[in-house]
Amino acid sequence: MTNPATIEDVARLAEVSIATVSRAIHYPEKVAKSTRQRVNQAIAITGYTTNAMARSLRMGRSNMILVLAPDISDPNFSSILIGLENEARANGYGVLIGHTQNDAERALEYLKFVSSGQAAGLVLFTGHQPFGHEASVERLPPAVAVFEPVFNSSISFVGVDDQAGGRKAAEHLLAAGHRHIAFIGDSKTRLAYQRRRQGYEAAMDAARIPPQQRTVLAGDGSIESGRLCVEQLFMRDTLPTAFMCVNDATAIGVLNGLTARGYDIPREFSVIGFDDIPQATYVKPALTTIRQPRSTIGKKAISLLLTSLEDSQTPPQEVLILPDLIVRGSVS
Amino acid sequence: MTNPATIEDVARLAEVSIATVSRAIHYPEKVAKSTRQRVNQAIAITGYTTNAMARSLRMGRSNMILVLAPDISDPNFSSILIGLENEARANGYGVLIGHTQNDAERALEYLKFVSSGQAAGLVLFTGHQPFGHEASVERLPPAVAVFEPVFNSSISFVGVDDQAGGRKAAEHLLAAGHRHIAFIGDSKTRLAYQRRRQGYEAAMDAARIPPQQRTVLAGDGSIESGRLCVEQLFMRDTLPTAFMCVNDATAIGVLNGLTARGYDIPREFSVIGFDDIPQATYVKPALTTIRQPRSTIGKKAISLLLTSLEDSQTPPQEVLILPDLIVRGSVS
DNA sequence: TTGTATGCGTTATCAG
DNA sequence: CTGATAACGCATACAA
Repeated sequence: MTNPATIEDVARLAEVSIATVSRAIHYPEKVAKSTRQRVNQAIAITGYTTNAMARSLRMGRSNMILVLAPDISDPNFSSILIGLENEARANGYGVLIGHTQNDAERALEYLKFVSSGQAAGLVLFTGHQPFGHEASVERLPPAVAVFEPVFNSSISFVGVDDQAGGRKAAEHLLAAGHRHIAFIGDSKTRLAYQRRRQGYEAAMDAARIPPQQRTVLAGDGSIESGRLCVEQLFMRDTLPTAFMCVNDATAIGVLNGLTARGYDIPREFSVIGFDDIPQATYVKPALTTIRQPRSTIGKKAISLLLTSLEDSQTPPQEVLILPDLIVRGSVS
Repeated sequence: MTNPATIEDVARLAEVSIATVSRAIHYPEKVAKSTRQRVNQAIAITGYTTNAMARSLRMGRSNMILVLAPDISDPNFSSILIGLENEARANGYGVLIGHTQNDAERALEYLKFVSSGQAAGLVLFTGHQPFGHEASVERLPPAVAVFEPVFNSSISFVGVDDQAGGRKAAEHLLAAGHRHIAFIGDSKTRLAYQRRRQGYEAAMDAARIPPQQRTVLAGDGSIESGRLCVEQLFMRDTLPTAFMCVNDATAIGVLNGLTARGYDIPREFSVIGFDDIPQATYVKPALTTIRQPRSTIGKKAISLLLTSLEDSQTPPQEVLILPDLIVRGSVS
């Protein structure tokens, strides 16, 4: 319960100045072997640990990276996070998570956290700027977005090539013989989803499926919205034979809706998702989907962030990773 | 991209001393109205924001709370977190998350983070001490554990009354007429699970079910372990008619195992879980379970932490909340 | 090789 | 009501 030892305690015990202690820690070769030993001993005795805050204040830079997430329960989040953490750790950085709950005010507080130097850089998991108003954008700390690009900004992005992935999904359905493929979960606001749809359209174009044979339903990426889309479709005359869903959650909703109506998947309908979240394995039938290379994304994001930390002149980049198709049981 | 404004910039612009600026911010009534206005104006112009790091260094206390989680993707985590965040925010604190991945070294780094003053207190989501070795335990910052008590320590705990919950679950099965109830997911290391089992035993005792009619299988709380337990049970002569699972994940595994063998739930077997995670609703049949009052837990945990922050003499407490039974479709 | 002194941005104490 | 100034714990330029 006593206060943590400071560098001064160590100095006193080792009978040297605090400068020497600091040097013994950061430049061991610049201090005589005998004094170095005394210092190390004193450190061991006192249990001294350098006060990260004071250090950051003095150096004007911390060794923490802040990850901003609107929703930590997003199944995509945790595995990307692990990729981030491992790479950060390998480079001497720690990772902190700020949960914004999609709330601008919270985001702003976290932003202050980093601009007051408590974190060196930012990883954004959200698809939008983390600021209430677009004020003070010029004071934005080094940042990189993952999973979903930041709309209309010059922030670097590391993620999956959504368009290529969308195309791959659609082509898989096409190759299975489907001609009438519905796109479920279209979004006006989420860039990643729009790109997936572009991939769908491109594949349909290439297969010479006329636009009037394409069905596109809007959604918000939730399980519930997938189920709802199925209901909507059953109000119509013509039904698709396959569902290409904007993400796995939507696909699970579609699966639920379909089986609730007594249909047998994949015999009567085919369904494909996107992301490959853990749940995709447990659902019945197991979901055929496009896999997010999550740990790769995390890794690349950190190394990108670190280089722009070293050299603030680095121009923003977009790193797109080609996703793989994971064939399971929901397509025939 | 210019450096953030400091208190000195504001002072210069308002033509006052930095002391006055600080006062105008923290004790507005102690400064003349006219100067106060000048200062506020200068603040607005410069976009000044007090540097949290310098402030914390000077004050020896920050307004951040660090939440340590071994596994972000734990479905129990996110909703407790929201409770924590809301209550913290209402009291002027921010919340940061440290993801330990159950790794002692990572935990240690986060611990340094708080002992260097970058966070005022700690919320533990894990069931064990967050230290490599139990060294320096006396220097432990104010902390409170949620969801799972910290084994063998004097850290305050806020969570569900696991024993009462376990008993409630068993009694529900008993009331449905079951006599042979298996307990799935026994654990030697996790205190919360042990308590749930004690509740089970208590209920069985009260119903005068002899110990030899009780079946207890070990598990680790995962979906997979639930499925495995079912396999094990089918190697035996006598089968239970009901499964009381240590948590929902295990229960879902049991459900999967049972339906994979072609059984109809709840007609042929009954299953009850514990936690009420979101997935419990989506599984078929929907899971009858014991609900964790998650946002209440979060709220109480923070207020407990804050009081022990004000007055470090507060003795450790154990706050146990009575959980409710949620009846859905997996018990008959 | 080591020590002294300064400053990072704040808050708080003490005079004026 | 306001201003100088010390201190928080550390790293480093400069002097010795």
